[in-house]
Amino acid sequence: MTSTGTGTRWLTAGQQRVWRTFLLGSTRLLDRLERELRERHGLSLPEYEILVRLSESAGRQLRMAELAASVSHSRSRVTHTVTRLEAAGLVRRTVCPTDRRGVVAELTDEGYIRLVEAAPTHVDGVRGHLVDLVDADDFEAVGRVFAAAAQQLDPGCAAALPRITRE
Amino acid sequence: MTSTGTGTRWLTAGQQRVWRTFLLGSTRLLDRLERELRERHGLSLPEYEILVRLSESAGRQLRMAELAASVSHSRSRVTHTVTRLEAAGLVRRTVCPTDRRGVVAELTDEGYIRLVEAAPTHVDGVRGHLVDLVDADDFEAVGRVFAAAAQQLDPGCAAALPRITRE
DNA sequence: CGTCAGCAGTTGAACACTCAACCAATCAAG
DNA sequence: CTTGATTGGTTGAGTGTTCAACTGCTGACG
Repeated sequence: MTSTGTGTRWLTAGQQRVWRTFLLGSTRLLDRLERELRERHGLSLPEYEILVRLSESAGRQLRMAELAASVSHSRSRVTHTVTRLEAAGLVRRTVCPTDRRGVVAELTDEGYIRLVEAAPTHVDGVRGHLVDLVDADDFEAVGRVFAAAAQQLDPGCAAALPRITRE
Repeated sequence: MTSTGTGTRWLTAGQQRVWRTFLLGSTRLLDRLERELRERHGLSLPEYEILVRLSESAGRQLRMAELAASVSHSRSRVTHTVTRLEAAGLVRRTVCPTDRRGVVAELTDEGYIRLVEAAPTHVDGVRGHLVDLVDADDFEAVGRVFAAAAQQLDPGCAAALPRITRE
């Protein structure tokens, strides 16, 4: 696709190169991280992310909706993911005491252990395949760029966004 | 996950923030681009990408393996995607004349038309949800970062990588 | 309080992706 | 030539994701 008579503002050659490089690189990266987690710990990346959020919450538990918002997945998707994790004994469901519609997902001890085992694999991957490869300032720029996108797209509200301010 | 006694080099708080912002932002972004393409043109993002590669190739055709490499998807995945596109009449398969094992996928006229229709939607999305939101230098940095990752991860070879050289 | 709109979460069917097994053509070696 | 290893691509089963329909609870308003 290059310029035609229509009103569309196409990407410049440079922008297009960046965009495609991003698509390619992130595809490969996510693919690899997923593969490493799955082979060594039997977890998918989304599953891992869920466990992380739970582990960081007070009481290691979170309402389904908050969980969904924090990873920006659909509720339905989180339901399915949690169902799998529950079947694996890594998470437990409870009815929310303050709202009987609600469900809170809680990390089990076994889930916590699995997470602790898996974390080094994941972190090593993120470092080895990304962070340690690049200039620190460039990496910071990535943060600013995707913060902007995340915020502009925010499905519902910007709540879940880790604040990126220059302190 | 924060520092423990083990040898793992954890991410700094800042690095972690960037990494999570990237995950969140790219999830939302890809999600949105996919949704826009699908609603308005009945195409998924991977399907769209395939059509783009074909449209840019000599004769609007490409061997399956090259197609797979160019988008960094598994061969199997490309087989399935092309099967769908073929069923939709957007792509046609032919046996490769020079290697009877080979299959070349060719963009049909209808496929080309659909692509031309869809392209503005996609480009507007990439601009509106990303490029136009951010500092040009930051965006360039994104290119460098993911080029590094893509190259380090390259499944097979770096061939498909759009060259990012400062001219 | 009773009704009703809207929210929390689940369900199941349709669809996409992965993985390993597979077939067929090629190529290199004897 | 024949054999065997390799490459190009497909297949189908298993798994994950999406989408729309659905249940049950809550909370606002009359």
